[in-house]
Order: sequence, then structure tokens, then C-alpha cells
Amino acid sequence: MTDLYEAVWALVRRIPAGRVMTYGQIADEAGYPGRARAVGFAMRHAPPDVPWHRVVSGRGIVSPRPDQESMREQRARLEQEGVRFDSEGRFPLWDYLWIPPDDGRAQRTCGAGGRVP
DNA sequence: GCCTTGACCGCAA
DNA sequence: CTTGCGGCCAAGG
Repeated sequence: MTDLYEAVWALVRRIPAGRVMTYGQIADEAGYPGRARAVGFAMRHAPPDVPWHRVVSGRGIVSPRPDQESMREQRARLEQEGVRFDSEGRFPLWDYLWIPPDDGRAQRTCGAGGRVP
């Protein structure tokens, strides 16, 4: 497997329950900025021990995929972890987005109720 | 080894 | 709000 895959999987494994990350953010944190698309392929070839359901698109929605079944399962698992979806299948990304603990960078976004870009 | 697709992203019209 | 365009990389034909 490529290093990109391993890096992505390792990062996804670190995502706590009830939190999510975007493809672009994962690619960036894994050391491959701009390779969001490759992250999608990494998810497709992901081993079962990778919580791929915590990976969502960058606009706070579950990415539409060919497999309706796993998409449904992803939403179900996220709801089980406390993520609330609206009627349009979207959710407030900035309330659930997980920022990897880097150095001493204080991470907010814990139910602050405001945007944090 | 080239060409097409795809669980993507950001910006512009 | 919806479309369109370019970029980027990996897999399959």
C-alpha cells in the first residue's frame, strides 16, 4: 500500500467518536495537501478497522456515493454517535469537526455555536 | 503506458 | 440557490 493510504487510515483511526473530518482536511493533515480525491479512494480500499463513516464531504453533508447501502449505514452510525441530521441530510460541520491535537494549539468548536474558520 | 472515472475542493459566473 | 472549470492522485480498462 502507498504511504498516502497508510497515513490517511492512521489519521482516520484517530478520529474520536462523535467527531468527523473532511476529505480535504484529512489529506492536509496527513501530509498530502490537495489530494482530497485520493482520500476517497483510500476510503474505498479501507480495511474494516478504519472508521470510514466519520469521513464526510467538506460542506457538512454525507457524500453521495454509488452504494446507497453504506451511505445509509454511515448516517446511522453517525446518528448513533450523536450527530444530528436535518431533513436535507445535512449537519452543522463546525460543531462536529475534529481538529487533530497538533502542538499546543487550543481547539475550540466544542459546542461554541459560532463559526470557526 | 495513455485515457477515463471517481466516497473531493474551491472559486467564479 | 445551481453550474461550470481546473487541479490532484490512484485504479481499472
